[in-house]
Amino acid sequence: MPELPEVKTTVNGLKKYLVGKTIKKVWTDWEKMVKKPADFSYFKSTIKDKKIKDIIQRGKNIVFLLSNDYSLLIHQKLTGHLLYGKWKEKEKGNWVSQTKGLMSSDKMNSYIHFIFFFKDGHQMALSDLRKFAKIVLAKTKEIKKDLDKELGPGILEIDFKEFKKRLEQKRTSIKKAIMDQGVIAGIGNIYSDEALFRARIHPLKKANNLTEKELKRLYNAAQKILKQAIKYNGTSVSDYRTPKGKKGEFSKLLKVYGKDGERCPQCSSLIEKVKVGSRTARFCPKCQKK
DNA sequence: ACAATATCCTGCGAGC
DNA sequence: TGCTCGCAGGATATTG
Repeated sequence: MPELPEVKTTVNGLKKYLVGKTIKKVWTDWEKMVKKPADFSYFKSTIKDKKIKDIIQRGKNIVFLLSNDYSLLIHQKLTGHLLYGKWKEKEKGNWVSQTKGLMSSDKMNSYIHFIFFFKDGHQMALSDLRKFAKIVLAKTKEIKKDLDKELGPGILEIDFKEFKKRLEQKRTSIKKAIMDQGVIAGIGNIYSDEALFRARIHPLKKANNLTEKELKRLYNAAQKILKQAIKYNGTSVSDYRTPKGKKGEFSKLLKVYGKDGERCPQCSSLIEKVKVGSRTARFCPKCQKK
């Protein structure tokens, strides 16, 4: 999954196709993705005949606003992605795409674990190799309340002042702090590495030890990179696809993420990796000093 | 407030 | 060739 640029690409795509459509039924071979309501048959009956009024992005979450004050929340986690098209069940649980452009040969089709069927015959599929994706159906008010409680403001919605205020009080590493969705929403492992590289900040530097100048560089780098990545339809390391099944093109512009052992484009030093909490950070030891 | 660890899953590439 | 190990765009719960 998708971090903010991938989620945004997904939401923008889906909006074009799905707003106004009415859900007829759902299919799944992995009910566990639905965290709420606990009873899956209640989920099915509640979602039936609901119309999609709008689709919004909040951090890395996708929220489908439905009729009757209900909302459907989908978080794609690591390998989930939403596709729009039509599929046919060839054998049990084996869905083959009938849509031009959405190649039936794409192996992501074999990881479809959820399909929403609409009254007009179109479908939205959730492909998710690792089955970590989360689906929640609840009253819109409740969903919004929960999101507001869990998430900080979106990285593209805050000014430098707010950015600084939120980070300068964090005593953890800067990488962890900007990836913490409760501090700022939207940044994950790829874009934190890329933003820190462009701002020339070591991932393990304590957030509250950054100078005003460093914070400013980081803010600017994050804004720039994320906007650029949205234009490129996100990054496809392996799994991510746009709703039409295309790969994100920002992969070409990555400078450090996944590049350990390669040369820094700035100074030719070898890119290194280091553990930051449970994640791996890639950085240039010469350009990004602690 | 923060760190460390396990957990939810499957596939892939490295190294032996 | 085939095995085992570690790792992968995320987040949460638990324990210290």
